Amino acid sequence: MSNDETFGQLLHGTARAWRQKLDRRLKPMGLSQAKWRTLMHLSIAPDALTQAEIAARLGVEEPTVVALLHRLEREAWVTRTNSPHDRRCKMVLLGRRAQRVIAQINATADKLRHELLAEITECDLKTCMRVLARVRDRAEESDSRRSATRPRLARVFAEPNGQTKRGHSIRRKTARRRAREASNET
Amino acid sequence: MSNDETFGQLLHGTARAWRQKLDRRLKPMGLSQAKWRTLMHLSIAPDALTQAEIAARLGVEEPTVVALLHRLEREAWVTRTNSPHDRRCKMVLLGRRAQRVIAQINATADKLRHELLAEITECDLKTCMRVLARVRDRAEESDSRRSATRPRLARVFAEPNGQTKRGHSIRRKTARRRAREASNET
DNA sequence: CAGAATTGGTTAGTATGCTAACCAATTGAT
DNA sequence: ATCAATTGGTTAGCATACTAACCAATTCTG
Repeated sequence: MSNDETFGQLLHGTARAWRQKLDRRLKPMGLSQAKWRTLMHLSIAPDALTQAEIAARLGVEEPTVVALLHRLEREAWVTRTNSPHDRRCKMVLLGRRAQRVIAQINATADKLRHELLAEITECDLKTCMRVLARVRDRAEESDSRRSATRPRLARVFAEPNGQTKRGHSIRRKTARRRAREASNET
Repeated sequence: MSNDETFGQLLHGTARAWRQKLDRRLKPMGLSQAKWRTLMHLSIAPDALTQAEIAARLGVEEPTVVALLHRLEREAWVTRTNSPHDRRCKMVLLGRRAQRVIAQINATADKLRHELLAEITECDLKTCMRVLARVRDRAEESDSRRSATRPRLARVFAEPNGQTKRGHSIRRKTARRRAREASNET
């Protein structure tokens, strides 16, 4: 009954408000937060990225990236080519159109961030970020002792398949961690 | 280049991790966060709610609520009846099934919250929530001087229509504010 | 090296969220 | 009392995210 009852609400509300505000600012440029984040990671990376790498950096699942890249490709923001080294991979490259406006869209996001955090003390901000990071890590803990059990179950139940789809919970963790390390973002 | 660059990222990541964790816990009961929040508001309210009231409490748009209630109704969590007082309205009532498990699902959400916030100091938590609230309020500011201009434009461009759909930006604000006041939630 | 496991990518189906546009009913202004 | 505006609800169409299931290619292991 104390005060922490609104924390989840507050967290989601703030995230949504932030996202929507950024989306509205980017809209005139034909972008959204998800698209902008993708382009930004591509522009930062020294080499072209594979879709799996993009997923890791964005912290989302691969099927999400597939759809996202479809949209980005349809609008000529990126191009996809097969990797010569690994025939499974597709390398994602920034299109010219994207290269031309990258600076502008990053500036938009920067500006928004500074606006939204303007009133906040350096100290309070640090505290807030520390709390958020801790909560996120807590929430990402496996919650199940057996990270190996799920794949096993999948195999058992999906005999027609025979595949076992890598343990997402594990992958995710790695992905997020990688993302967090490479993180110089929003 | 300082530290605030990751704030947006962190905010979204934390919100997503929280939502997913809760969804996984509620899944065995056939629920998700969006559904649970709806049921919770219904169970708290002294009377039945209209869809607009639900939207306000959840802080989402009405079309979102329409779809949400479709799913909840399909799964027998709620029923909808026409209001006798206002033939435009539909009153939303908790189904028996929901009434039976409300306590259980609220307990699940409570438990998760306490788990995720366990390590956090009372003081740090307060600071964090204060920061989030301020950022959210900042992000919800209109950003455009003319809350009347948009409807006008709509009318101009959409002659076949003739309607003008109430100014969402204004409504939203009211809704969120109401939601925040009534807020004894997650 | 052969078979098993893993990895990169995809599709299908679902859940949530949004905006734009619309109808029907109610309210408000003159 | 009537016409305009507002309000409650809906549909259509899109964006973003997920899981489950799958194929093809690569890597690992015995």
